[in-house]
Amino acid sequence: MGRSPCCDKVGLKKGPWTPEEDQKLLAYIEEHGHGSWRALPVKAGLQRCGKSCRLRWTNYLRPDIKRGKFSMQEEQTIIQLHALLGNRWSAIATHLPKRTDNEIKNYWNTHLKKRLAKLGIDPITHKPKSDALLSTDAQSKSAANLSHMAQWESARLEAEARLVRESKLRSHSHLFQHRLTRPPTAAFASSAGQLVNKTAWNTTAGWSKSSEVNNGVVNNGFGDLESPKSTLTSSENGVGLSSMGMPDFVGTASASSEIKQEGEQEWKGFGSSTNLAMENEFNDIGYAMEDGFINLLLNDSTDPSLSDSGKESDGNSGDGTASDDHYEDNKNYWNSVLDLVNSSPSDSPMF
DNA sequence: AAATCCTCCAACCGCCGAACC
DNA sequence: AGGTTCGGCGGTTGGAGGATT
Repeated sequence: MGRSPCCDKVGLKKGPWTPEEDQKLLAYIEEHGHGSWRALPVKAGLQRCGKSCRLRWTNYLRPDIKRGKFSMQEEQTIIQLHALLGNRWSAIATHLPKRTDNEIKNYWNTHLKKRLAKLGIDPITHKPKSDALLSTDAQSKSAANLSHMAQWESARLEAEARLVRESKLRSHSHLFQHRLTRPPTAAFASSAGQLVNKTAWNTTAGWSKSSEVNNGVVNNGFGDLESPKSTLTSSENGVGLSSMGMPDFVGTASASSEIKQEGEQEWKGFGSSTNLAMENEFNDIGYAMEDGFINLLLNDSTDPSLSDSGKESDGNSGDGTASDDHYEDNKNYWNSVLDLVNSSPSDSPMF
């Protein structure tokens, strides 16, 4: 189409964001919502292109972002979903509350991909690099089924991802409105109106989980907000989140629980008929593949990289006991990955 | 202590599809 | 119908910082 890059304009800044820029962006979005990203930088007084602002917001400043190490549960989810969806990071991200697609993508590229490769698993196909294990008819059929399911699931997740995005908009508009005593902006009000009925269930998957991991306390969303390049903690730069009134930026406890209740009901009823079919297919696939797959994963027990697949290495290898523990740990780890893949939709929060 | 290598991740780039005119 | 704008996505890069030599 020949559209010039949005950051080519003279005078627009590129590169790492400064705390001052972050503060401006946050303050503006808190006040007005993002509205048109294209127009935002001028209105917010930033020498950035809209795209850069959007990226900074969605990947870093957004209040509902969790930072830090990925849990094993999250790793398993990523591996499982990547097997189904491939590099559809945004779709995968919809199932990892508070994680951004960029973060998941980075984590995959820097950690998980290498780990799978070391184990002899092709990180693209999620199959053993040797074709030997897929030589039987049953396994070939399983692979075909998996591919078929991946396509189906991919389409569904894309739609789901769209709803989640809209739902987040709606949540923010709701919460902004809740916090501010004036009406929301036109853009936010519009999204909210459209989304009230159709997306509540999906928001909840994330919100309710976040409430759970925080032991019932609604996270203000800024507790983990740290950046090596642009830090917004009050101690370092004096921006003072609390002084900006940020703790209730995400919402009050009542607002969250309200959404949770309404969402949980709809979540339970979601996709019940298709999920039954999927459950059967997944079980078939799983039983056919599991033996060879697990064995392959575990045969590499001498590989030191295995030690970080389930836990950090303690350097205590070499004796028989440690080796057995090591084997068991990894067996449990990879079994749990397969359990996730094979688990029925009804008992997985993901399906 | 200095140089080099490696890892990680924030940010950029280019492309695509939807919406709009 | 065709062109343009915009938001979003996935791939890639570059620099900071840690590890190693």
